[in-house]
Amino acid sequence: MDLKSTPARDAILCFLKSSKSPVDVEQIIEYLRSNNLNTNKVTVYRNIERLYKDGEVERLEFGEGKFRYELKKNHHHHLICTGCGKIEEVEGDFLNKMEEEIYRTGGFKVKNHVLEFYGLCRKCQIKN
Amino acid sequence: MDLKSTPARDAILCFLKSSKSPVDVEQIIEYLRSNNLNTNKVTVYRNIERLYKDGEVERLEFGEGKFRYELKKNHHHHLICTGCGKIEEVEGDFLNKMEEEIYRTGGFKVKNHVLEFYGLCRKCQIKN
DNA sequence: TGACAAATGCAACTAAGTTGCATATAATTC
DNA sequence: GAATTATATGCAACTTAGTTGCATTTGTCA
Repeated sequence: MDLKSTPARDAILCFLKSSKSPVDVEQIIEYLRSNNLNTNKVTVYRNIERLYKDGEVERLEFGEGKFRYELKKNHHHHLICTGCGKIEEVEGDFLNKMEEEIYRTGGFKVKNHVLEFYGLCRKCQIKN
Repeated sequence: MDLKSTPARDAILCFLKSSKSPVDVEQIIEYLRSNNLNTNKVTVYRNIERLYKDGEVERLEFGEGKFRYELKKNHHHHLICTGCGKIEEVEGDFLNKMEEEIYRTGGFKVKNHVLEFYGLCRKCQIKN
């Protein structure tokens, strides 16, 4: 027997699908509450952990001292606006060359990487 | 009156100088204890926070659910071995082009980025 | 419909980091 | 070298993020 379909798990996946930027556990709980699913935080932690380990969601850090999650999809990076906190996505992988060189020069075999950009979105540039 | 030179702060800086990879608060406290500086964790948190805000140290995350710190120096990235946990440094900034393109195509002005590589160091590749 | 693994809820816990407040200590000035 | 004062420290208590143990419930499958 494998992954079961339960109201909590379904709702979490549904929320992740509808979210435009990575969400934290608190946001998931809020979503469940607002949909009248009285869920315990432990359930959320266990579900998200399971989804993460099964490779269905991505676990991210943005210097907040907590994790954020998003559905796994095409490889991409994030643009985090330090003005308004908005998180956008950017595609593109410029790092193949760099990873090849790392292997060539030092023998370290890169399996994956974390690359996030911090700066100001267009709106926040205008504000200042 | 600005930053004071105190035994705790001096020792923390000394430890950071001698560390070859980013350290966490626990390691700093251990270091202080082993040097007979009976220090409170609050002191360590406040000192490291101050050093971080003053731009003297870098605050890093490696998916551990806590922060690590290192003295600020030349811009570089890290190679984190998921086998043994060893953290090496790599220099080089391949991202200028990418950041220019991000600005050109979407107007997002990148101020800084986080780029870390996860994989296997030479030794751990052999082990498996 | 019974069986059983998987999921949940609760309470209690850990780990990382923070806050308030009283005390101590560098550094500056006289 | 003592007085001053901003800065730093220590303690206790707290918060926030995440975990664990255990008893109960719920999907799923045969």
